[in-house]
Amino acid sequence: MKLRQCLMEIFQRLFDFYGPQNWWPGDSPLEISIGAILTQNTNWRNVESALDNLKQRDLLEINKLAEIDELELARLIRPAGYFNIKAKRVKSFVLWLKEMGGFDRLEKIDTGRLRDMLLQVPGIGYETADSILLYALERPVFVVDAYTRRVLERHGITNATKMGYEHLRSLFESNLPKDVRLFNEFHALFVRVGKERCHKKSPKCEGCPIAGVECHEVQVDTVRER
DNA sequence: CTCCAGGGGGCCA
DNA sequence: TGGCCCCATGGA
Repeated sequence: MKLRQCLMEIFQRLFDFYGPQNWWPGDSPLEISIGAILTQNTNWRNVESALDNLKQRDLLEINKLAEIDELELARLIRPAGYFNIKAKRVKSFVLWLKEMGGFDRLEKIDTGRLRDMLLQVPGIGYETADSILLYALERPVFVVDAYTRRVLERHGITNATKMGYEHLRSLFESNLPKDVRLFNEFHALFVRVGKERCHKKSPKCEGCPIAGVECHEVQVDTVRER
């Protein structure tokens, strides 16, 4: 079946099986954004612990984070790991955000340009930028991560591990309706099913909701990025 | 004890 | 581009 039907089939099965994932955990665009930075290569549990430290001190505000001493910030986010480098990254992002005039001011900037700007901020790469765009700013951007690649690879849909980030992202964005709610749920479901690691428990991936989805493999040998 | 999480950047060929 | 290394905590 065609790729877009295949992707929707996968989404349907995942959603029917797991239900809504209610992403992103967080009460404000700022908390979501900071969480996106803190969770880089880090278990979410540890991130929550770090975010709690900031919440308890009422530091989840742009001006306070912009003013706080970097070493002090590093101490507070310690449980999230990589605390020195993440303190820098949080600082960079918040200072950029403040310079931009806050989240409200970002609304009038089109998604493509905003994405480019985010990618300029030190410590914000593709996945972090897209997580902020989708989950904090509610822009229709598909977030690709290691789970996405693993699941696609595992079920023989694409040779995703060899595809560049942008190519894989455009694969989803050009074959799905640009719907924030769909992208939100889809990525969260990829993470959910990716955590199951059904390939280790059962090589055939029995019990996996998307086992046996019929889809001709999308082969990409020469991947060109933009 | 080892392994690895909801990555990104710097360096080098 | 592609490979390698570094960053670091806490749970399994």
